[in-house]
Amino acid sequence: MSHELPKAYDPSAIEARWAGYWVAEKLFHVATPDSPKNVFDLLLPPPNVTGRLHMGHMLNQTEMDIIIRWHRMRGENTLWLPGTDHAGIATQMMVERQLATENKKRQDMGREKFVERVWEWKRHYGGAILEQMKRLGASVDWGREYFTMDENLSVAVKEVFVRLYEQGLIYRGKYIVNWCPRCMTAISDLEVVHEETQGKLYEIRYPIVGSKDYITVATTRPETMLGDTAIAVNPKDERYKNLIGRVVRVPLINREVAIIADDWANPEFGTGAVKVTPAHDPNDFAIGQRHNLAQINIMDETAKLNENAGPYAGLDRYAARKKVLEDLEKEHLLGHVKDHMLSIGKCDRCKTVVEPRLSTQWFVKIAPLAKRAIEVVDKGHIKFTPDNYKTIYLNWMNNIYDWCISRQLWWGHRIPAWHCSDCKQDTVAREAPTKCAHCGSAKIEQDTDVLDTWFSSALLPFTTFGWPKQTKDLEVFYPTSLLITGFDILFFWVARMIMMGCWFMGDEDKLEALNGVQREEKLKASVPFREVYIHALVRDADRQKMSKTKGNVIDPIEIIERFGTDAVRFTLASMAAPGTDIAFNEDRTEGYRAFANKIWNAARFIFMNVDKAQQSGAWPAANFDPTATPDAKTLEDKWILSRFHTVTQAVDEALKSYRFDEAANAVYRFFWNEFCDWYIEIVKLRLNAGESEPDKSTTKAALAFTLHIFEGSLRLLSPFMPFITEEIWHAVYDGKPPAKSIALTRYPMPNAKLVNSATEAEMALLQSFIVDVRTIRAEMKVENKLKTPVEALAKDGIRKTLEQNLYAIQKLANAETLTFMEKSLSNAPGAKVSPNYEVRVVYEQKIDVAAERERLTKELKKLEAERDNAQRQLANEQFMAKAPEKVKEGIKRRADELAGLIAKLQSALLELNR
RNA sequence: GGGCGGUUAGCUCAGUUGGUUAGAGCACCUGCCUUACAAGCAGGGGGUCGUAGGUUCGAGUCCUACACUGCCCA
Repeated sequence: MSHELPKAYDPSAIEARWAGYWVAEKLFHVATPDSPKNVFDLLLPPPNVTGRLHMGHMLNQTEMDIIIRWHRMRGENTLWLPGTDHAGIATQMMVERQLATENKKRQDMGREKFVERVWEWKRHYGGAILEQMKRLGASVDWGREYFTMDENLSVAVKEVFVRLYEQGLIYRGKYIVNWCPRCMTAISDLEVVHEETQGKLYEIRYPIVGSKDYITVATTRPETMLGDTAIAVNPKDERYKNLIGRVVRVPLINREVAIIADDWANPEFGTGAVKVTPAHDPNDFAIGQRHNLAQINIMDETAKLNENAGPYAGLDRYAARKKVLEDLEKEHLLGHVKDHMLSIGKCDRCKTVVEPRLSTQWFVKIAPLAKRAIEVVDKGHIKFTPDNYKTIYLNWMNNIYDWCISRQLWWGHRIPAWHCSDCKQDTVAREAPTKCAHCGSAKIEQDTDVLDTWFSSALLPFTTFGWPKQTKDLEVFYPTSLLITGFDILFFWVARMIMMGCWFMGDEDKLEALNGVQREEKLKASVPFREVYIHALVRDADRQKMSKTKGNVIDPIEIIERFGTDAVRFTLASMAAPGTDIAFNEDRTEGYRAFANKIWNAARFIFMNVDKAQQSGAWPAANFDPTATPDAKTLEDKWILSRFHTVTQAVDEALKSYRFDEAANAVYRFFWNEFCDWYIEIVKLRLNAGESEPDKSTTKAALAFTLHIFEGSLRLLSPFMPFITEEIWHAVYDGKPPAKSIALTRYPMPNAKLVNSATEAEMALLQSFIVDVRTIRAEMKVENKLKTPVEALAKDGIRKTLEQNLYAIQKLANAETLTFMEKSLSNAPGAKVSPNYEVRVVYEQKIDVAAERERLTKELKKLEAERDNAQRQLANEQFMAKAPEKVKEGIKRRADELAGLIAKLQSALLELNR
């Protein structure tokens, strides 16, 4: 990379090149270190193989990459482990859809062929999202990439299943589960999304056998009455007390069922009497268990009614509802029908209304796992940021139900259980058995179900490092340092990793046998990650959730192509305040593209001067090391050095607490508003001095200093904007960089010794003096090119600063001369007073008296209000008695200042009005 | 129904343990092509911090209630 940079910054010209270089050079590959000391590692939440990069990924990965690059540059052994998830349902749906275009169905192909087809699909398309990731500059270790269905990970999944089964923590049974009639599989509670929907509440009369009376029940799903096996009333409900034990006839199918007493029936809701359908409602299922009721399943796996529904068999559930209502109407058994808001459960994947269904499934007995997962978070062994997620997590974990882990799919980890058709028992084993472990029969067949995808992803923090083998990787990389993820998978993934990690890396069921100290240490080391940082959602500019149906989805790749990856990364980082959603606004990105351009042009300016100095012999500098701090001689040198270290410190602190926004803003303001706007502008004069100066030392010193700060700024910026900083950093070294990448250099470390508040205050004074002159000139409408004489009144110390930096005032404030006066200037036209000095621009043009009066009056009013406030406080005895000395002194000093300023302004106004 | 947030400039958001004059970006107005950058430079206007109480010498910040609003869980 030479010093020749094109005039305007063009991200598309550099980003692809560096992204390719980082991957090809294996720059972010980490060999397994000898010890876990000084290791920082992070698991990429594996995207689905079917996935396409969206803004959520980009936010997630930008944050991870910033943290990872920062740690790497701090000299730690830094591993960011990438991989993809096989995503059971999603992938199977994708391939089924592909088959549909060929008029094929998976059922026609058979399981084996279908699975082979999915693998083929995965080989073709499964890497797309990782390719997109590469454009983001994600500095992952591609050499360690995994897929959740890899052989070694599958072995680990089996191992976990078998152990949990042996420990009695996995069981199989017939229960009510959430069933998706479209996916034709059971799904877990978490995969059901509840939606408020306007529905109806129907009252149905059930004739009481042996009487002319009816009992009226209320229901939102009348078709399920075909499976009713009881009517329940609350035992305390006086209205129904004498009916308990009576028998009613279920209309339409004429089944006789009993009226039972159960607390579940809520006297306040509907009629107070409820129908009980144990095979089609989880609460009714529980009632059924308590009262030993029959379970009549009236639907098949597609939610069509089956033979148990008599004349309704074959109808879809909604057609059946319509028909049932019509028939009830005919028999005059339908009572009031009213609107009713209800919460409907839908399949997270395909949005089909979920049907509670009685079926045989595998479950994880969750309580023992949850107990430990609660303990580690309670004790702070895992730290949440923002910390309110700790409450949310614990709340959920304390109210957790058993986890249904079996799925009636073909794509996924097949359950390692074999059913015996002779003794009906299950054999659960690591390797396929040849005979039943219970009766020895050879008539065994493997369970056809696969495991919930989240079951295998819950294990990743240890399985990716080689578990169940005791590998070196496992020893040094587990627990991982940090997890960065979105709140949407807090329960799906984060919570389950904690449960599984703490169990399997914490001696499983043997932990409690350890003594107190040992147990505590083991527990502490069992966590899958020490910290969790949870980020919010990326929304559109109007704060709307992005969705395909709304058509407001922002495609990161498209936005990257328009503004460059660095600008988009910086946008996300600068808006990533913990706990709040990000309303992604393109205007911001445009602004950060401008920032990148600013960096680019600063580089061009500096390189131009380096080249010029080389030609004039002022800059031999063959072995110049910009990372070595040169001596600061001038105010601006000392100041920018102090600011650099202040900002470095601020960035360090911000990143430690995941304040990506603060870190990004601090470095942005430093580079643009301080380094470019002030330092470079002032130093320009010194850079040009070489021509007239025999030994050219001024130019050399200025250049050395400028390069030092600039190079440091590039390193400071590089985790946020890896591409442009890489490009320019190589150019700084004129193609002979000391490392293969800026990412492999050290991050700037704050040096408190170089921070000097006196210098910063002195510079602030100089800046305010220059700004005042500019303001007066603007107000007096002095033409830009015209240099004007400036007069000032100031005390010795301040006068000295102004005198010593005369060249800056002349250049930056367009001052022709600076003359120090002995008398107050406040009554003269074009003057401005401040606590530290008075300044006046000498300009002969007629002043706009009205405008000037308005300005002075406004200023005066503001100061008077402030003075009144200060005086009120100083007159307040309570305040004087209780406020800290520091605050009181501050107000007193300010009151004095104000008095002086007000007097001067009043006098100036008088003068103006004369 | 249970839980967790949010409400600060036209917009999007900062504001650390309560302390002197509440900040940024974008947008807006004015003037500048000052040879690094018009994707730029300089200057400027704009906020009674959701409402009502309370604690305090002092509240954007702490407490209570209310209003509006977002999300999670059932």
